[in-house]
Amino acid sequence: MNKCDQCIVRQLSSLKALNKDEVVKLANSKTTYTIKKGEAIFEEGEVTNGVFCVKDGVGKLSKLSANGKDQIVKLVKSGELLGQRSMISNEPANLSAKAIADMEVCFIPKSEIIHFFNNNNQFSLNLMQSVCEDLKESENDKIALVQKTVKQRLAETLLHLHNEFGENADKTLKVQLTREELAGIIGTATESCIRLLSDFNKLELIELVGKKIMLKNIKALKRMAE
Amino acid sequence: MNKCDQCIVRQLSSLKALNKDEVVKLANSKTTYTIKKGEAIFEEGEVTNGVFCVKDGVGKLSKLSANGKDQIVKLVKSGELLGQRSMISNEPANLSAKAIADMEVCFIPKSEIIHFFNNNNQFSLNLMQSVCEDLKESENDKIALVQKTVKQRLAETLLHLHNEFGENADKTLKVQLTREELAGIIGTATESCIRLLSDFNKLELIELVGKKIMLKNIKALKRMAE
DNA sequence: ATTATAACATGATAAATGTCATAGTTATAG
DNA sequence: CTATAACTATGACATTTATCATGTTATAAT
Repeated sequence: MNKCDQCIVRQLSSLKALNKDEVVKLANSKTTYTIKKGEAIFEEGEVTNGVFCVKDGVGKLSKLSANGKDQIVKLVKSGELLGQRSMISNEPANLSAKAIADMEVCFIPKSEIIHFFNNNNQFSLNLMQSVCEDLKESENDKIALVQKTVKQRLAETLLHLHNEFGENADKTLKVQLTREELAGIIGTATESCIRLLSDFNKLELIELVGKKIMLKNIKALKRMAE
Repeated sequence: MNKCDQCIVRQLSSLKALNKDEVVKLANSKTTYTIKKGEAIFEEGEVTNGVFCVKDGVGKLSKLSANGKDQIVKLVKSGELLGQRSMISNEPANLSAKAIADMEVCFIPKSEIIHFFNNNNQFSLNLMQSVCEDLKESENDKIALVQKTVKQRLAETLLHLHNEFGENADKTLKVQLTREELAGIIGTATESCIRLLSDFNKLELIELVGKKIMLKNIKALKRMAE
C-alpha cells in the first residue's frame, strides 16, 4: 500500500490539515484506482459513500441532457476532491465524473471524512472553503452564461484552460479536449464551437495545430472575453 | 434586545444546532436591521465581516452586468443566512443583496460564527450542508440555462416561485417581482419575458391579474418545463 | 494496409432571442 | 389630485445560435 504521507497531492487538498495519526488512518482506509481516458469514476445517480482524491490526470464533472448532450460543469485535476458535495448532502451524485486523460484516484470512505471533519477544525474549514470556492465559480459561470455571448465564453474558456492546465512544449494547450467537450464547457453546439475556433484561427487569436489549440494573442483574447 | 431563543426563524437555519449558552452568546452579539423594499443589505465588493440571518421579508442576491442588467442568482426568505460564502472564503461579497419585500435581518459577526463552527460539530455540518445545497442548486441552474429554452425556464421559475413562496388569497403568486426581476432570474431580456407571459396568458397556463401572476394550469406548466 | 469509426469542418437554413421604437398603464411624489 | 416616473405591453427587425446536410481528415481495429 502506498503511504499517504509521501503523496504530494495530499498537500493540495483539504487533506493537508491532517496530522500524522490521521494520515496513517487515511492510508489504511483508502483504495487506489486507475481510470482510463473515457471511463467513469462514478455516474449521475450513483451513491458513492466517500470522496475521490485525484492523484493524477484530468477529469470532468458533467450531466447528460435529454437531447444527448453532455454539459460539463467543472474540470478537475491533481489535488482536488471529487464527490464532497453529494457525500455531505447525503445524496446520490448529481453529476457524472469521467476521465479526460488517464487518471489515478484514491477513494476515501465517508466514515473517515466525517471523522476528520468532526475532530479537526482546520480540515473542516478547508473542506468548507473548497465547497465555497466551487460555489463562487459556479455562480460566476452562471452569470457568464447569461451575460456573455458564445464568442466571449469561448475566449474566456480558452484563457481559463491555459491558466489552469498550462501548455505543452509546442505551446499548445495541455488539456486535450475534443471540440464536443469544449462545446460542453461553454454551453453551445459542437458546430458553433468549431466555427468560432475557425474564426479565431483566421483572426490569428489562436492557431489550430491538428486537434490541438495554441493561444497566439492572449491580450486580444482577454479583450474579447470582457 | 430581542432574545434569539424565542426567534422561530433560528430553527430554520444552521443556527438550530446551537445550545443554550451559544444562543445567549448569539443574542448578545447580534444587531437587528430593517431594510425597506429596494434597499441593499450589502453590495458587491463590500466586506461584510459576518452573516445576515433573514428574519422576515424576501431578498435577492444579484450581480450587475456591464450592460446594466441585474442577473439574479438566488432569492432568499426567512430562515436563510446571507453572506456565508464570502465570510468563509475571506473575500468581499461577490453579489449584492437587496430587499424585494421589506425585510428584517440580524447581523451576526464573523467571530461568533467561526467560534460556533469550531466548537459545535452539528453547526459546522449544518452550515456545510447549506452551502452544499446552494452549490447543487447553482449547478442545476447552470445546466438549465444551457439545456432549456427561455420558455421552459420561465415555466420552471413560475413553478419554483409558487412552491417556494406560496400564493395569496386570490391565488396569485406571493412574491411580487417586477417583469424585469423575473427576467433577471431566468436570464433573458425583459421584453422577452413579458412576451412569453402574454403567450402563457393566452394559452391559459397563467392569468395576469394586473402585475400579479396566477398559475392556472400547473400540470401543463410542468410539462412545458421538461 | 485497409476499412470502419469518430472527430473535425463548413455551408445553408431555421429558430430563438435580443434590441429598438413606441404607446398604454399604474404607481408615487409633491 | 395632478404630473412625472416607472412599469407593462407589443410590433418590427436584427442578430445570434442551433440544426441539418455533407464532406474531409484523423484514429483505431482487424
